[in-house]
Amino acid sequence: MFYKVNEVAKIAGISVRTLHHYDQIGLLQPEKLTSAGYRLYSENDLDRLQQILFFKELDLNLNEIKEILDSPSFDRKRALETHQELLMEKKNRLEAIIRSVQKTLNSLEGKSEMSKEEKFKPFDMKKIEEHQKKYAEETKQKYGQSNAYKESQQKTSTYTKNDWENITSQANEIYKQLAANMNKGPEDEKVQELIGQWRQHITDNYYNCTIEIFRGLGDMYVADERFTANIDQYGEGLASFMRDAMHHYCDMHQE
Amino acid sequence: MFYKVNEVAKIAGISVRTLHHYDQIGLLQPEKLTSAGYRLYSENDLDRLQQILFFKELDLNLNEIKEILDSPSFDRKRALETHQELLMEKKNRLEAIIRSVQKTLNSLEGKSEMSKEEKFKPFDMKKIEEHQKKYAEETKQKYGQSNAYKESQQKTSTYTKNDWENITSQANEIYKQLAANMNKGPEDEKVQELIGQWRQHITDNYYNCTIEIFRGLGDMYVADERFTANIDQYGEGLASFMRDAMHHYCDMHQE
DNA sequence: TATTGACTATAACGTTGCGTTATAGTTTAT
DNA sequence: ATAAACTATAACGCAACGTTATAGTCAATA
Repeated sequence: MFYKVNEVAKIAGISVRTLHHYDQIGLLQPEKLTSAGYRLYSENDLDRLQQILFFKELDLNLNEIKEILDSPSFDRKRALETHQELLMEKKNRLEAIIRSVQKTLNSLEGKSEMSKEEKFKPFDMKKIEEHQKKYAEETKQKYGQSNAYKESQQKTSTYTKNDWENITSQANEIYKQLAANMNKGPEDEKVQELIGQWRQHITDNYYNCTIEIFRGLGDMYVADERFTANIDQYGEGLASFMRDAMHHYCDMHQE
Repeated sequence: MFYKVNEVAKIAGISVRTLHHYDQIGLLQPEKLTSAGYRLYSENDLDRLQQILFFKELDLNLNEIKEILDSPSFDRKRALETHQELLMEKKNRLEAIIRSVQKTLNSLEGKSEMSKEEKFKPFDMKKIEEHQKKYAEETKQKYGQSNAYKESQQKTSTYTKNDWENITSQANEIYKQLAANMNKGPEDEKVQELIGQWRQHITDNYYNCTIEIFRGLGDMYVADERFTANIDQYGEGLASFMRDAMHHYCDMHQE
């Protein structure tokens, strides 16, 4: 069974011109032509078109799609699986944006104003990275060419934009909860739990955060104004509160 | 406090060139210029930029964004709420695609093959439109230059891509529910409710669907194979089931 | 059989949203 | 005062089609 351009266009919800274009650039050339030069698409062609549209949904450009589909090593199943994952990430990103809109709406309803930085957070994604990396660099100088630095380099170098949004929003959540619990004092159980999460967050995403490093990190939050300013966005005095809480945490977790 | 291009670019995660471009097309013109002609952006400008980026995330083009933001009737809060809804729909569409990929994966694993139409369903979004428009045209010929046609032209001409996604997914939902309730017979209460929703859907999105037109539409679902084939995708025999249900509905709503 | 209307083809310029030089003036740091 | 870093305008480049324009093809009808 073969289909003419218009039929294919309708089935797939695209324009005839698009099919012409794909033919022209060699992305999707119909299996047969009539004697008059009319394009005739086979089922296989439709399958390929489906793939193309999937990849397009991921914002790959036509050239990239062509390369992928034409690659002899192209494994359809594996591609679709990767695909699936990427789509999930896209969804996560969308959800992050939705939350951001929600926040803006809240702030418009007279609740706390968002800080400039916070407004752009879903679009941002490099700031925390930079801070953490700078700290890692300073760690290096303090402790020599430590593993922490190398690990950080390794870990962060492979992160995608979506990864950063994820990490950022996690960090955000922890900061906010800490800010909300400041009144209970740095040794409060809930606070200590959050501090534990914070250390885990760093370990998961940056480098193996040992007790010593963690203690040093707390100090730095107060000593280095770049950190202080950033952290205090979530609540006045949060940086020094975190330092205290982190110190207590380290005292409790000494071997 | 004012910011220079590079600062703004970094905060918002976009390029300087983009800011130049937005200035050029009048989408975002900085509040002040230095004597040397350097752009100086205010907090208000940053707010506007935030809006722009939000709308961009919805695939609105810069012109549309400009119109929305420049409209004196622009209500920021309402815009954001609409915004929020559109994002949700985009998410739904993504989820549909994810399910579709999942299905393809299943079929690759030897489970039941997907139908041609089913494969492309998530990408569609114009099909129903076309059918409805064609019907509107045929209505014109039957009833003379009826208002229905003109209304349809008017209504549909102003719809955006997102509107269509919206409308399509609504229609989809109704079809699916009808298909799920076919076993109860065309006169069942739930079915009749859905048929009412269907009429409302047409009235809301295409033209004022009177009882007579609605009855004719039911007939057409069976008489015209383009409709039949399309509708029966949702369930074998759905087209004629809908005709029966629509007839009953019209009988009950006769003045 | 001739014609008409719907569909097909190629060709080529138009459009959107910037990226990318190229060229030149400005500010800041040494 | 001289370089380094940043700013400006101008203008061409590019992807992925949309949009005419012009012409051939095919099926149905007069």
